[in-house]
Amino acid sequence: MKSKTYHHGDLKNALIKAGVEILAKEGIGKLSLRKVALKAGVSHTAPYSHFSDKQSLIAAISTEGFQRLSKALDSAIKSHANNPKKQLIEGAQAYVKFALANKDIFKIMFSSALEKEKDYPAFVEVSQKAFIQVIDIVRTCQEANIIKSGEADVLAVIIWGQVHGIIALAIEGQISHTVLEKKSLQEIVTQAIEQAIKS
Amino acid sequence: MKSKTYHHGDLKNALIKAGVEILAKEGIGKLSLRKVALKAGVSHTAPYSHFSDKQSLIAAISTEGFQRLSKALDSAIKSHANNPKKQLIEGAQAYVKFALANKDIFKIMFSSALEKEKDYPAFVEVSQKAFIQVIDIVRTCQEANIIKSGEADVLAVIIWGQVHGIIALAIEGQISHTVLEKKSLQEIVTQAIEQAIKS
DNA sequence: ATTGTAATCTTGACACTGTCAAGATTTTAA
DNA sequence: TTAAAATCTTGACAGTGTCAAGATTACAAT
Repeated sequence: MKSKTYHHGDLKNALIKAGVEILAKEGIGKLSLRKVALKAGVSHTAPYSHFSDKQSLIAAISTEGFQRLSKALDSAIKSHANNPKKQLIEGAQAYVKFALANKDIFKIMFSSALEKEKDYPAFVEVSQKAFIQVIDIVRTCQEANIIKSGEADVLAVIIWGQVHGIIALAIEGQISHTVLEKKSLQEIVTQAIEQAIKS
Repeated sequence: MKSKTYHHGDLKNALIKAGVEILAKEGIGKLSLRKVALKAGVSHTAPYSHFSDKQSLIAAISTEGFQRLSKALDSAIKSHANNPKKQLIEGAQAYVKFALANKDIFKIMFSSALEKEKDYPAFVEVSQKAFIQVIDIVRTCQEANIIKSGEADVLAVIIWGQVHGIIALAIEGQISHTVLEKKSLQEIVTQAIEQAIKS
């Protein structure tokens, strides 16, 4: 695979990939620049040629997370064109699925491991894109008279917040066992949306 | 206040307090055991007489956060006895207020800075207590016919998740400026609940 | 093609961190 | 009174993020 040249060739992506792997296998607490570098087969300061600091790498990983999430949302939207309600429900399901399948990436995306002092344009762009997708679904539902009309973005925050909150609580282990024995996360989220819709 | 005895007298609480202060002033990233010890005026390993490791101190800080939150909820509940709807709305407002006034404690309470391998009984107890308070409010609303009946705990997760999710997104800076210019967090949360109620 | 400049990567260093081990001091209980 | 337990200190170690200086390579301008 890798010819042992002095220059790696695609180190930046290799570092992100290594970071994602460490995140999945060992969790946020074990993610270090040095370990990422080691995994990519370079010296411990090589990452500094591509990332200004650890925050910057985290931003890149989060960005990739949002790209994947965005792609999942897009797929849900396109799979159910002309069926706004299904778009909404399946979009939410995609959100749940993504979070459960990528717990630590999901955490890092939202849990402000990223301190927002500096801004990371790519991150901001793709995370806003995800929000815009949600707004669009809501707007479509409004046009189809499935959701009450009004400010679509505020409504989107409310609905998105609901989905996000339930998942976040679940991932952090804050939802009691007894509840999760009755209903799966998927079911709870779906029920939440159904309630929100028929109002 | 402190006589300079060899034994501190109330070091455990002093460490928690110091931790909370650092959290408020410098954020999660700057919270270290050594700094907490320094602030309390003891050596860098003194905390190990009271906390098995850093996680354990974080657990204690989170626990205190839940105690405060729980107290705020309790106050909202008691201030509006015989008015379930107000209990629900004011409870949510208390939740918002607490989160905004203690952003970093709120983050640490939920953002799994606490890795859940070991369990922390005091933490589990008080965090569950908060959830029980929420369930009770929901149950009361059901009895007053303000919320549709059904499994109260599942409904509580849905409502709590909604409130929590909106706040979490806001605190992590994920809610776009344009939305927050139209409506404050308090208003958004209230609107969310009003919608949830009249279904 | 040559060469200078920029990009990439390495070695070495520093301060800071969590944590352990050994020992000092104080409190508590027998 | 004294033995044991609790509390606190000093000293050490490995792991971390990050900087500085220099080595190696790619690349663009001549």
